[in-house]
Amino acid sequence: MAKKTGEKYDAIINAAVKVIARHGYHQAQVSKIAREANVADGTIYLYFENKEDILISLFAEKMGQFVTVAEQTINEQTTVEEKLRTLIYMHFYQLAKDPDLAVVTQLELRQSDPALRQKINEILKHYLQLIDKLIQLGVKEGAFSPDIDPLLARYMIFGTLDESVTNWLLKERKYDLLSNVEPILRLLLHGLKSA
Amino acid sequence: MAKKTGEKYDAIINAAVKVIARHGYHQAQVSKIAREANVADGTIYLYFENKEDILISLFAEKMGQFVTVAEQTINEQTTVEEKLRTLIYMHFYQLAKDPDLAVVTQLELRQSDPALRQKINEILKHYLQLIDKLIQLGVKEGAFSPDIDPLLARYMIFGTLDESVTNWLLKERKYDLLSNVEPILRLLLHGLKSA
Amino acid sequence: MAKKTGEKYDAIINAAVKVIARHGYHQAQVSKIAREANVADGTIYLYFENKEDILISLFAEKMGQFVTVAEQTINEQTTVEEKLRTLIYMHFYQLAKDPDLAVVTQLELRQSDPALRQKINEILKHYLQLIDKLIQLGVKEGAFSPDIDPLLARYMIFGTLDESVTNWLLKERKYDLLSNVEPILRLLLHGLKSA
Amino acid sequence: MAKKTGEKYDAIINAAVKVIARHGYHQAQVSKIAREANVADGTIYLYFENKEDILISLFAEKMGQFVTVAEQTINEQTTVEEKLRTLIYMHFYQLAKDPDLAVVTQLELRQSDPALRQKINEILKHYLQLIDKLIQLGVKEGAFSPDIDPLLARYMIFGTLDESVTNWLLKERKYDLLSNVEPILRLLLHGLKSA
DNA sequence: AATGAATGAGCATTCATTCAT
DNA sequence: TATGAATGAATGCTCATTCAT
Repeated sequence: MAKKTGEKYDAIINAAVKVIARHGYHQAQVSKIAREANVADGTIYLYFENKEDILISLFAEKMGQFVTVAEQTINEQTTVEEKLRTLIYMHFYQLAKDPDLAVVTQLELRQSDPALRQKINEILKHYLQLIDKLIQLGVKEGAFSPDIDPLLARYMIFGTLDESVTNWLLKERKYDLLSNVEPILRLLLHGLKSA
Repeated sequence: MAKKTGEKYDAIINAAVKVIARHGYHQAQVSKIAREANVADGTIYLYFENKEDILISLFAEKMGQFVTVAEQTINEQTTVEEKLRTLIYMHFYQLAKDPDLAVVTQLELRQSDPALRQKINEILKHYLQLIDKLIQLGVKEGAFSPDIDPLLARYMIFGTLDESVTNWLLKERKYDLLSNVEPILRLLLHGLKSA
Repeated sequence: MAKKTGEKYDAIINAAVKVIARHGYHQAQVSKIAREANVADGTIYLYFENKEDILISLFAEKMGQFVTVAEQTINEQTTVEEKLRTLIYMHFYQLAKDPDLAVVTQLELRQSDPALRQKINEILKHYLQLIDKLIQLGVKEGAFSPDIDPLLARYMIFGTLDESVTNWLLKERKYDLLSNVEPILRLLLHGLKSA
Repeated sequence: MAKKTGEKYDAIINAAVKVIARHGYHQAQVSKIAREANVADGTIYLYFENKEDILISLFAEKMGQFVTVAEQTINEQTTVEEKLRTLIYMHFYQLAKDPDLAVVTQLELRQSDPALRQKINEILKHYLQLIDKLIQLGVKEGAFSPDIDPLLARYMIFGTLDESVTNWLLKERKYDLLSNVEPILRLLLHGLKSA
């Protein structure tokens, strides 16, 4: 029923990002999003099933683009190390270049209902699979230790990146997130231990 | 005004944990918590300023115990490696032994308002400082590389543990979280790289 | 402004009957009627002033046919008793042969606004006048008692028929409505009293 | 959950009757009823599950009283004819003495959803059974013809009374409804036929 | 100290109608 | 004639907090 394309579809999603980033998840009323998108309240429902659908679509669209671009760029790299560097870089770059989106996906959307969280996790899976493939390749090619548990390795990579971005946001983006790419790459590759 | 001690104070906090774990953050009404604690709705407000205060107090009480016990046990260890192992163990152990609390702090409380999140972060700081001290010691004693950025190292440690616990919960605690202590210790110490 | 004739005019009215019978008065949106009639929403407003006008026109058209046919058939009868039998028969027959229309006029349209009810009553008046003329004739010819109050007699006739049809519909048309013609004729003529 | 007794329970029901009678079914918002009852909107929901529950309770309470009083008074009569006279009288009297209630039950509540109609019909059943028992008795005692179909007889009695009250209301109560008791009794007993 | 009845602000969604094409 | 995308007003219900008892 809801026509999920078109100029206004995009306008509404971008308005939602803006409103949520500016006013917070719990103050992002449909009417506020509509006003920001320069459409009537009712127009929202020509493009989205309901409010939750706006948020899911928002996440799906943005995360979809994210994963697509990240995957392409990673595939262009030859060595596993280079691929991991690219993953970290893309992860940080995509969020650093759109701070509103960063706030929305990293902080605000995490306040949502379990039902919405569930759907967001479904979308996030594609990104996690990207990491899983990278780990698999690293082990296969001998770049990563065969002893590592691939799932735990993924927890470490994603957990580290996620925690880094969250803290960067909580510290109000006072430093350049991208400057962390190399040190975090080293940490993930070599761990804490001194040589 | 609010008398933050007494039998009923504890009863209300424990009731809150139970209710939130069972019904979720957004279905944890004050009246439900009061009923679970066997007190009248109004009585809640003799012990807590408002609903947010219940949640903050809950987190403060439980996290306070957590940090105290963790710190003590870590201090009993001699080597840095042993201390890190203990940190991971305590982190996992404390949440594994009280699944209701784990669900509340790890999943449900993260749906709360930014204002509450802020205060929770304040409380969390004590735990993060525990990690920071450990890293500092590791570098000082030569166990950890002098090149690591201490803050990023903390992001890695906390992010990895946090992501591990969250996934364990989302997978409905189908495996033994404690079996992950050693592999995660190895990951954090040596990273992904093959020897 | 509204052009109240033409192929589409009829199509929209018949679509309205179908949609209301199938989905109920409160679920009979203009867009649903338009879809059923294979026209665009906006086209409706080329033939009808507004939604209420569809319903009034529906009732007027169908009731108009009803009264015309009933009047003709009654006029063909010679005795007053035969005329009353025919009235009952036509009333039941017309509704029994078109169950959708029966549901719409007998049940669904009664949920409408007082404003609409008022206009429906105006249309219904032609039918009630038919009954009134019958009573008048009966009294004049000596078939009916000169003591009866003509208005109350009409209430009895119409009320009995109406209640009969409504109950037949509420009992999901599980019996033959026409089998009630004779017993109801006897009731109306002789009342409850034993001979 | 809803506490269906008490001073405010009655106040809300009476306020609902007043508001619906004055403004019509579709303009009887919960907030309007609350204001009329001198309680807060939220208080409504301490006594009723939801808006529909107000209307059902209204009908149940008033109809319950109606049936109880009618039944008692009818039982005090000895002959069947006297009982029928009493039924008609009580039916008219109860509605004539409370015109607001008459408008609500006779006109406004009939605009309600099928779901609500259904529940109203359940309540109405008790009244219809009262009529059924009267007919049964009449036939058994020989006062009514053994040839009448008891169900159709009920349709006639109720249909006639209902149609009479409705028309009296639509004619804005310009005449005394009770003056119709005797003529309608005669109609129901002897029918239209001249002696 | 404890109670619990009462309060009232706040918001997603539907759908009849319009009008530019 | 015909279309259908866009409009925007209107409302039932929840629940944290208070305060008279």
